[in-house]
Amino acid sequence: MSQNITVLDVAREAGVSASTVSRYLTGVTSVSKIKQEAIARAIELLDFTPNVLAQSLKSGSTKTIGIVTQALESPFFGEELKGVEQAIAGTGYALLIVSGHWQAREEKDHAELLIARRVDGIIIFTSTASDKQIQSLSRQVPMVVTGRRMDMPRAVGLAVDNEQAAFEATQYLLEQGHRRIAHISGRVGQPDTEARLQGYKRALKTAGIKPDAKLIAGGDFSEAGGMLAINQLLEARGSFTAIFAANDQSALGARLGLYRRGIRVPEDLSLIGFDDLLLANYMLPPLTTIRQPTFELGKLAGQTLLNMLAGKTETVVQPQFELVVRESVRRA
Amino acid sequence: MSQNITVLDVAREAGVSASTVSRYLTGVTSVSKIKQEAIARAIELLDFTPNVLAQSLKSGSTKTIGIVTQALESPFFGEELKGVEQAIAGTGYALLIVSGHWQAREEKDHAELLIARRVDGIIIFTSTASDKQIQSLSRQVPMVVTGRRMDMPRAVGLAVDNEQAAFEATQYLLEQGHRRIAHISGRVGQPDTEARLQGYKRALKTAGIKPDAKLIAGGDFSEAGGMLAINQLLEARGSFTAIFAANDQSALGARLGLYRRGIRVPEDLSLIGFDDLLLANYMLPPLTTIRQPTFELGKLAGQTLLNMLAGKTETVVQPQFELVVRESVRRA
DNA sequence: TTGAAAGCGTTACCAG
DNA sequence: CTGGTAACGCTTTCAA
Repeated sequence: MSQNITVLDVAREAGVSASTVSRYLTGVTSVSKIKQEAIARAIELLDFTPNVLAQSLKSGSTKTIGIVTQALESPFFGEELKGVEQAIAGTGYALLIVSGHWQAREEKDHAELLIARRVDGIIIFTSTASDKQIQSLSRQVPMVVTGRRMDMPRAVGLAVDNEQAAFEATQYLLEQGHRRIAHISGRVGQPDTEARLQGYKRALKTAGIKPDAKLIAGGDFSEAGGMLAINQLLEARGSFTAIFAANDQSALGARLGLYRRGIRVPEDLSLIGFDDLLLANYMLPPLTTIRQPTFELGKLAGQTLLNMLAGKTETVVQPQFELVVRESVRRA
Repeated sequence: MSQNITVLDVAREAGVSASTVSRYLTGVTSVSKIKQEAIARAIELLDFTPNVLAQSLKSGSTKTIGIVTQALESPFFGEELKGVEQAIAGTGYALLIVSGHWQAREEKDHAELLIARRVDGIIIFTSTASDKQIQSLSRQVPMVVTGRRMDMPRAVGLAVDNEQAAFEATQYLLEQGHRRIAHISGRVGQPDTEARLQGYKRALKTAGIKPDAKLIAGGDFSEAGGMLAINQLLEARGSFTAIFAANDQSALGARLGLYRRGIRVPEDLSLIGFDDLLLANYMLPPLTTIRQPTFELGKLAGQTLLNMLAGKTETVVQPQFELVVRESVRRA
C-alpha cells in the first residue's frame, strides 16, 4: 500500500532536495555519484513511483494515445489494435481505447472524450466521419485514421487502395471464367464500402459486362449481414457463379447461407473475400481473399502517429493489398 | 486550438473567482443564478474544458480502469472487453488497455504500468498469475480477474464453473452414446485448462470409463493449436468418435484438420466446443458448445469493479454456463 | 552540482 | 453565497 510517497519523501530519506531527486529521475542534469546512490537507495527503500499525473500536468503530455475503434469484439479491428500495440511497445505510451459503434455521433463524442483526457494523439479505425470533420478534430490533436487515404500535416489517412483491390478481386474471378459475379457490399456510407463497390463495377465494365443491380446486395461487414445478403441474392434469382464479398466476415455469413441451401463452395459457387482475417484460413474451404495487412496497418498507424508526435515529417507510407489464393474459387 | 484555458480565465471573463467557477463545475455548493449564467457564458465563449489531469491530481482518482487482456485480437477477449465497455458506459470511466500476451511476467509488468498510471482499478482477463500474486497486487488497487473464482475484499475472481461445465459437455457426448471421447486441452498452466480437463475426466469416470492418455492432446486455446492437436490425436491411432475441445477456437482448428482428412462432422466424428463465440454459429456445421456468457462476464467484471470502487460490498454473482446444442454432435 | 521557489490547473478549506 | 489561499506531486528556472 505504498501510497503517496513523493519526491519529497525520497529527498528527505536521501538527504537531498526534491529538485535533485527530480533531476535524478529525469536525468536531464548530472547529479553527483554519491547523491545518485543515496537517492537510488531511498527510492528502493520507500518503493517510490513517480506520480504520472503530476508529471503530465507539468509537462502537458500524457504519453497516451487514444484509439477509437468501431467494435471492440471485431477480429479485424482487434488485429489493427494489436498492430498499434506493437508500434508503441517500449515507447512509454499507453492506449486509451473507446468504441464508436459505427455511429458518427458516438465516434465524435468519444474522440472528444479522448481529447478531454488530454491524449497526445488519436487513431480512428475506419472512421465514419467525413474528411472535413477529421481535419477539424485534428486542430486539437494529431490524428491518424485508417480505411481511407489522406495526407495533411496533422491528419493522415492510411488504407490500401480499396478500389484497385476490389478491381483485382473481381478481375481474378473474371479470369477464372466467371461472368455473372455477385457482390455483397459493406456498410453503407463508408468510403471503403463505396471504393470496393466501384472497383467491382470497373472490373466488370472493363470486361464488357454491365453491372446488374440484382447481383448487388447490401451487407454491413458483419457475418449476419453476409448471411442476409446471400439470401437476398439467391431469392432475387439473378443467377451467378461467383461472389465477391466486401469482407471476410460477410463471406463467412454467406458461406453458412450457402451451406444451408446445400450449395457447395467452390463446386457450385466461387467465393472471394476481403481482409484475410485469421478466420479465412479456417473456413471450409479456406477462403481466397484480398489480403489487407491489418496488423501492419495498425502498426503503421501507430508509427505514423508517433512520428507526428515527435515532430518528424517522414513521408507517409500506404499499406499494400495482395491477392491470397486458397480454395474457395474454381474455374467456371 | 483552445489550449490552456483555465478556470482562472473563465473566472476573469465572468467576473468571479476561480473558486466559484470550480463550484459551478462540481455543483457541490450552490452558486447564485446571476453568476451561474455569467460563468456559463464565459465557458461557452472561451470554449473551456476542465483539465482532467489537474482534477485527477487533486482528487487522486483518474476515473480510469485498467484492463489486462491476453490478446487484443482475440474474439473471446474482445467480447469480454465489450462487456466491460457496456458496464462503464455513462459512468465517466475510461479504459486503459494493455496485453499480457499470456506471459506471466509481461502481465505483471503491464499491471504495474497501469498502477503507475494511477488507474482506479484493474480487470485481468484470464490471468496467468497465481491467486497469491493477484492478492498481492490487490493491495495497491482493487482487482477483478476472470477465468477463475475468488472472493476477497479487494480481489474477486469471476468465472463459470469450468469443471462442472466440462463435466456436462462430456456427459452430453456420453449420453449420445459416445464412449471413446478425445479432449483437446487448453493452454497449459491455466486454471481453467486444468478445470476443464478434470471435468472431462470426472464425466468419463462417472460413466465407468478410464481416461486414456492417448485421447488427450495439448492445445493452447488457439486455432493453430487445435489443428495440431487433432493431427496428434489422429496419428496416435487411439480411435474415438467424439472430441471435446477446450474452447471454440481449438474446435475450429480441429475442424479444418478433419476436413483435410475427409473426416465428416458429425457423420464420422462429433465435436463439441466451449465458449460459444459468434464464430460457433458460422462453423460448418454450426458448433454444439458450452456457452460462456462472455459478454456478460465482461459486464459483470466491470460492474463488480465499479461496486468495489464505490465501496459497495454486494455479494459477488458468478456467471453461469449453458449447453448450446447445434449440429456438430450426433448419436454414436 | 545543488537548493529554493514558482508554477502546471484544479479543488477544498476557511473566513466573511 | 463568495473570494483568498493552500495543496495535490512534479519539474524547471534562477541563484548560488
